[in-house]
Amino acid sequence: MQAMRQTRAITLATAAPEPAAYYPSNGAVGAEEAIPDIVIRRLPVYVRTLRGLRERGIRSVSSDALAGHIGVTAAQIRRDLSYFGKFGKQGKGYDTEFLAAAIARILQLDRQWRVALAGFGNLGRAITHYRGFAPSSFTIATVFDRNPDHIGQEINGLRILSDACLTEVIAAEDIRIGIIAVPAAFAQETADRMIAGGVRAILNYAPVVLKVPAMVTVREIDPVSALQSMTYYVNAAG
Amino acid sequence: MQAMRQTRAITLATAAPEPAAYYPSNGAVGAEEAIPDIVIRRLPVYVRTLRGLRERGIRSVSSDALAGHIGVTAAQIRRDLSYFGKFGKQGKGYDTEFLAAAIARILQLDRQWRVALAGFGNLGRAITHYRGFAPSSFTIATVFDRNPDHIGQEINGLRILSDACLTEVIAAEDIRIGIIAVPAAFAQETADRMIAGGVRAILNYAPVVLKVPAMVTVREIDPVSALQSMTYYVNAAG
DNA sequence: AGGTGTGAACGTATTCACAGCG
DNA sequence: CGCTGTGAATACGTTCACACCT
Repeated sequence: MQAMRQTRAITLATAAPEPAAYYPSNGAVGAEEAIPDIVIRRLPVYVRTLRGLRERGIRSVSSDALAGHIGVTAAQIRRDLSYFGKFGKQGKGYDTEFLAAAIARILQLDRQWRVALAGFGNLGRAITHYRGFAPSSFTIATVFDRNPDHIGQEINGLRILSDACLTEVIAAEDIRIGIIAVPAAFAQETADRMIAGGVRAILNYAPVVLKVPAMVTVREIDPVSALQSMTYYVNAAG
Repeated sequence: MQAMRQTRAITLATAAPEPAAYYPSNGAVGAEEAIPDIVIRRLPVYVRTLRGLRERGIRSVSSDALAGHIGVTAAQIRRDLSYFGKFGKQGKGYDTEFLAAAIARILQLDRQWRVALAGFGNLGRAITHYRGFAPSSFTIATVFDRNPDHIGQEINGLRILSDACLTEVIAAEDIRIGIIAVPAAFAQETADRMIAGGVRAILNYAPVVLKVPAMVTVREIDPVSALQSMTYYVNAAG
């Protein structure tokens, strides 16, 4: 039916609807990929929570206490961690700083990632000005737009570049992560060109299901769908 | 461990980590709630895709063709729809317009929902100016902020109100849906006050796991976590 | 005693495969 | 004959419960 499928774009499905033939090849091959993506998606929350505890001076935490903060079960945390090794001390719990660093390392957050942003409309502007990316391991390295009025403009010491040279700049700068904040109609094309430049992970804000090769990971940010699914549960006259 | 848990805030888990004791009471009770939340979360994408096909003049579509557009399996679409009834014609497929309308009705998208937005920083501003909510059944009805410089300002014919009267205004205006775009430190407090005013669905942009009663649905929008989980798969060097 | 790490049990979601309808 | 709708089979994810460590 389709030649390309979204990979790990698991906003909607529990498991990747990936045909066996398109087996992913993310980084290392072999025994890896036994770890469910849903586990990987929970790890950032663990890191964030552990860092928060650490900042509040809490040096040690049990899986039960951590579960309470995050809103999952203690068994789930222990099971998730067991995919990667043994991080706790029996009878004691986990060292918050140590565990945060260990998970961050697993996620490759122990370095800074340069990110390419496509689209400098309302959303792109908000993303550019957002202060939360830098401390989370991400630096907006380049911004692209189609609008000639925007091109050449300077923001945060970043010059907005023409969309036309997106592939080339991404390749030249060796960027592996892209954020798509362009109108829906241009999203697929932008994704294709990012991937051609070497991007292997895409954060997609456009309300479009991107078709990408198996080596590329996509996550959708879709506030409209989120709202539209919540209305199912809201009792209108309440 | 915790008195309140997030409900259906299933950004991370497959199934709601809901203790049986806190059984949800979303709208109608009884035989309902047999339908998995993950199915509900897929429906908006079906609607969006069907409407897109309709606009392109395509009046009929098979589950297989629709699956191709969305990137799921045909069996999943048929199974999902089967929770709600029979919408197709054997040997023919589905009428795009009819099915879009049917699902929209299931999701209660056949009306306009008034939404309260808390936070008028970078993100809140972008949300206010976003043109995608209105055609998707959502109208930003009120905007709240703490910053006295912002309060009183007018945007799109909306006056920015003081955060102090959030609960009262939401109650007075009978608003059931809130969007949280305040700093992480104020997110829980804002959620509590929205809920006190009558809000039953929250779209949370703050990087915080909200604790809410079971009758409230929460969805997280967390771009940082999304990025941080994708780096796991990215092969840094080439 | 307190709490991890993990086999085994369980529950949930997806996919298969086909009867049956138009 | 093509395609839906759905029982049955399978795959996957979560939770239980406890051996084991400190």
